[in-house]
Amino acid sequence: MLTIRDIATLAGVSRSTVSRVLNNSTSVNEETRLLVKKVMEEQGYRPNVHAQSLTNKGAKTIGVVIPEMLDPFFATMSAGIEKICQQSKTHILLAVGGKTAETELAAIHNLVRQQCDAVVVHAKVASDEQLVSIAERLPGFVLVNRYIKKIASRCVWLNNKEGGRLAAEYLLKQNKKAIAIVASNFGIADPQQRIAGVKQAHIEASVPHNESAIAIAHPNREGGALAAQKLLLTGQCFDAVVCYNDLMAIGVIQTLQENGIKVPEQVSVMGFDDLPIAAYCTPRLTTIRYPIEQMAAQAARLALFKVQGFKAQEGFNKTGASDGVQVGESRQDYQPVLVVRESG
Amino acid sequence: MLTIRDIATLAGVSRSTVSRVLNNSTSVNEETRLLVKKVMEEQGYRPNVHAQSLTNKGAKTIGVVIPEMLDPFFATMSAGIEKICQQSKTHILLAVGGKTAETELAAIHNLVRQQCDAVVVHAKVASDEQLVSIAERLPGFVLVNRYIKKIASRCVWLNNKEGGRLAAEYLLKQNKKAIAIVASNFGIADPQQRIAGVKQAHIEASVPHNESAIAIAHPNREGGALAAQKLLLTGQCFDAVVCYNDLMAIGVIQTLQENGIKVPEQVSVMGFDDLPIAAYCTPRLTTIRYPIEQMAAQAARLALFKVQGFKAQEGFNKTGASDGVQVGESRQDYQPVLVVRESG
DNA sequence: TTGTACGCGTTATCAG
DNA sequence: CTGATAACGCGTACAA
Repeated sequence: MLTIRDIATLAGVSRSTVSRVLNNSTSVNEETRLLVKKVMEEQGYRPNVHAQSLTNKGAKTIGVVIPEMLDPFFATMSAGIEKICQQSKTHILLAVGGKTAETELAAIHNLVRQQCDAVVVHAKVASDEQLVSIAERLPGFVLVNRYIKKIASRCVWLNNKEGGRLAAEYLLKQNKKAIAIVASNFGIADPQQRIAGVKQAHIEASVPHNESAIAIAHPNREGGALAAQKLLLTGQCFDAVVCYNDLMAIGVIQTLQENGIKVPEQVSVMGFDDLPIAAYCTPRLTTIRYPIEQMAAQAARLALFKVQGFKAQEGFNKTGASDGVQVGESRQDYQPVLVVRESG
Repeated sequence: MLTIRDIATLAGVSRSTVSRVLNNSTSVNEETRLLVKKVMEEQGYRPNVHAQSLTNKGAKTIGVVIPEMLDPFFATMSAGIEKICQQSKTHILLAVGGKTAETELAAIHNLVRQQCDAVVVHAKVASDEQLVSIAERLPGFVLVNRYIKKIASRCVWLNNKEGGRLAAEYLLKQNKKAIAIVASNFGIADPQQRIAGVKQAHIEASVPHNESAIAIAHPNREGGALAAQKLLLTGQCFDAVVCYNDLMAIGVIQTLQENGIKVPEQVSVMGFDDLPIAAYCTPRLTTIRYPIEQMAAQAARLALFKVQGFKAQEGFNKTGASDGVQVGESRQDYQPVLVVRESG
């Protein structure tokens, strides 16, 4: 790998001169500038980011932690972040958190080691305390899927309870009386909050709720199929199912249909997230929209902004320009929206 | 951000000692070792990867370039790479190539700057020449979606022509006589190769092929819907459609159904890729399996392996252990497989 | 306009 | 077993 010295030698100048043409810093003789540029071009020279970041106090890189790669929900989340990064010319370091708190925290710490001063995390298993202690040490640390009071200004979250409430309210209005729940085994509060919302809707409508009609599984299609089987096998009576996400809803529908149950005529099925797929599976999913792309974008903006502020405060902002990072209206709590289609 | 010096000072030792307990290199007095560990723990110290990689000649990081984030095909690809990385404790630096050759190449070059000695690329728009010239400078550069003769040992590719042939052959056997094609506007050879395969199947079956029944669009659901509309509007006659990928197939089916055309009774629709979604849309997709996850994994292994070999050759392999990177049977060309479901 | 010298955080070598 | 000291590749005051 070529270094700045190699270029300097080849061009017959000093390293500093090469550095100058690289950064357009102080004026360089046009002649030598062109010569150096030519050599760099010929040799395909690319400055070593690590060395640069060592003197610059960090390269422009944002770390992203998602629980897994294959879930389209997280792809959408990443896409939201990526959009912001393009604007602010920031690179993405993507890490997969995996299943245990240990791996999840390791992923975050690795990002820190990589000098990602901005980090956006969808934390599935880590505890609030663990995340708080990380946040205290990392100014640009932002959570995208939970609300932790102590670090509320570093959280972007969805009103999950309202989501559950919306779903159940809608179903009750459709005259559905026995709402089953298919929840996920994610180690986070989301499922519980949504269930609380479902209960609240029942209370508001003065309809009793059968608490035993609940099945828990992995938050994907297979999990949904499995959960539906459990529900059927345990002889639960239900005319509607509220699912943790769209993928589970699809699995539930599939299992129901395989058992000769018509959706939505006999049983309504509601998804959650409103992934693109919700609009083109059959029947098209009635679901609760989770604006994850916007939320992720906002989280990225927030993280970048916090870092910027921190560096300015520390006196690092020598480059002058504030790099166009804007947090906008800085709304950090998002509201879910009911999307009515065909499945319920 | 704390440095090794801070820890050294706090522990009352020299940085070398701290470095030693960090890397378990030479033996350190158990007492001081524990002390240093304690200080590191308390302070939440994380060694700066950039500084490490500066002395170590590169951190263990693999760069990945995909054209876009939202396509599940690329999520699957990333998942394949991620699996290998977990095994070899390598980090992933993900970059989105975007729409132009310029941005695509920029993405690769940034990865190089980040000292990713291993890079796996799905190149959508860059030219063969550009990629070859990069490959010549980057030992761990591997392409995952094309075959370029000059750098064949750095390519992992699918037999696209055979894929097209399989699709058409199957349809012809179903007694379909007029096969339309929905291709993508990807700037790569894939679509053309598959079309060539379709033609070959016609020749083999001695059936004439209507070359004008072809529509081109973006390789996603919207593109598929649009392409189908074009096909219908231009009054093409067809009883089968071969699509560039599953998403387009889903769009095509949707448009056909909206126009009162039954799938597969009146028109068969074939996808390509066999993404998970192909198995649970309605009708379930008959498609051609593109083993992208395995291919991506193989590409990652290959890239890591090439780097390893290069470094050994350069005399860098001081750590001794060969880190468990294995290329396995090193098959780099993959064969597509017909998957029959309901849409055709 | 250009070159010299030092520092960024870490590891490795060599004395002690 | 431990501590100086020299790299690693680059940016940048400072001097020339």
